[in-house]
Amino acid sequence: MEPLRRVVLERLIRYYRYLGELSARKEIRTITSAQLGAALDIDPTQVRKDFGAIGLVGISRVGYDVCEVCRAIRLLFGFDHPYDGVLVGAGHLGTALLAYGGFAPFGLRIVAAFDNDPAKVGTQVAGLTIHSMDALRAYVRDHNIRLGIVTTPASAAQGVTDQLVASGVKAIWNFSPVRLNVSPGVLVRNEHISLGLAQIAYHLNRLRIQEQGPGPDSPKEPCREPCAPPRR
Amino acid sequence: MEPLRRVVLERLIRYYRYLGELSARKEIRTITSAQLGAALDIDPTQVRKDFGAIGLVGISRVGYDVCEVCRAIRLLFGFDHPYDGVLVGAGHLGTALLAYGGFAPFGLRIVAAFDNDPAKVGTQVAGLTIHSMDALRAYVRDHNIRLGIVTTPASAAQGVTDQLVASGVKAIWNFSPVRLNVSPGVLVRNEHISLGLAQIAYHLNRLRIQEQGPGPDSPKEPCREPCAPPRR
DNA sequence: TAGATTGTTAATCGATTAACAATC
DNA sequence: TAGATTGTTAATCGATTAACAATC
Repeated sequence: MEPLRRVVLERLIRYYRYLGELSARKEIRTITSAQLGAALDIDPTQVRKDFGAIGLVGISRVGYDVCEVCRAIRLLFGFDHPYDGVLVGAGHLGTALLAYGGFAPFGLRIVAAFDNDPAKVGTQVAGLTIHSMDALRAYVRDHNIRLGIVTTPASAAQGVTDQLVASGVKAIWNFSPVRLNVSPGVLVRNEHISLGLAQIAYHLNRLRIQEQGPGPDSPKEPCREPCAPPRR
Repeated sequence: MEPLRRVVLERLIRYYRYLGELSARKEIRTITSAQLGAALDIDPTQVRKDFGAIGLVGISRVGYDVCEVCRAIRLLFGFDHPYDGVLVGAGHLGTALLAYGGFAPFGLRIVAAFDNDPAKVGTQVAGLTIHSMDALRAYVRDHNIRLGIVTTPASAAQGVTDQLVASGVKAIWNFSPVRLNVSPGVLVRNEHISLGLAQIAYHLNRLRIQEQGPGPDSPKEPCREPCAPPRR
């Protein structure tokens, strides 16, 4: 079967989150596409299409069974089938992820962490011992690790990824500012902070120009400065 | 002028990053849409359209002046006009962001951090003193702060956002797992980790089903369990 | 001149929204 | 029955890709 598009998956997760929150607040058995659409600013037709795409059927004049919607989404994403991941790079961001408690409902267990800093190896972070990089490959191979989380500096990211992929992970969650190359069939999900940062800069810059005019930039001068190598 | 679409902005940033890296490695004066497209897996026509949209003109048989491309993108995003932001919530993630050195090339200066934990107030993180929440509103008002970075727990996020917006920020960078309401004209950029997590879960679940079959889920049973309130 | 590349128009593709018959 | 809601087909919209004349 054709995999669902990313936009569809993202809407499904929004439905799931919303219904989870709603269920926590009050008991509800059914919801209509119109109600759900209004709450999430999504066209009701789109809601019905999305639900139809994952095999959900509603009831005329009643709507959809909330419990069945949630079950179908959990089943689709496999949230009830936990899988194991390892994290490489126990810096600030890595530590923040290790300390974050919200992964379990999505099926992810982070079972080990690795770092190349000898001072960190052997210490505990959020209940996990930091292992040496030397141990990474064997660990991934021997523990059926499906996911590698890359929170290293840019310079180390591709090398770490190569080790993870060679040892058998099926997906990479990339928090480093690098475009990673992996063998076909391995999923890379990027969390590049620069895209959000750029969107914000664009918005604020437009406001600034509205307020002050474009400023002293003189676009007619010959271009002297090389491209500054941007960090991300 | 109509603001550029998000997909266009994201491609522009990819061009910018790539040209920055390329310039750092070797001296290049021009690049063709075909070269850039091949490197980033983007259709050359799309590259030309994007460049045309920000006023860049190329030269037949030569391509585009790399320096001018970078200058136009810097100008568009205002990377040469630094702006100030404050961070609220100095937990692991907040600390990771404060310690990250890569914001300056995008124009962002984080100038203050706030937390409601009295044990943290007064301590230093990455060279910044953590302030009390009581000081937030006056600080934002008095220092022309344009951006609020929200790295609080979910429960505090909307309240913090309300304070930030009321005090005059023009954009919110939201790392909390909450959909924030803001007054019109204020940009909210969400970095919801659950979308990435869900995409990975979906991919791994499909692989699992290919390998093992769908497992013991019996979708024909009546739905008993309520929607588990998902965390994000 | 010949040929590579731009800039732009047309065609395609996919996603969203509107319309509406079927259903409970 | 009347009316609200689903499920689906048609229409619209926007984004991507193809085609090609203009240009250097």
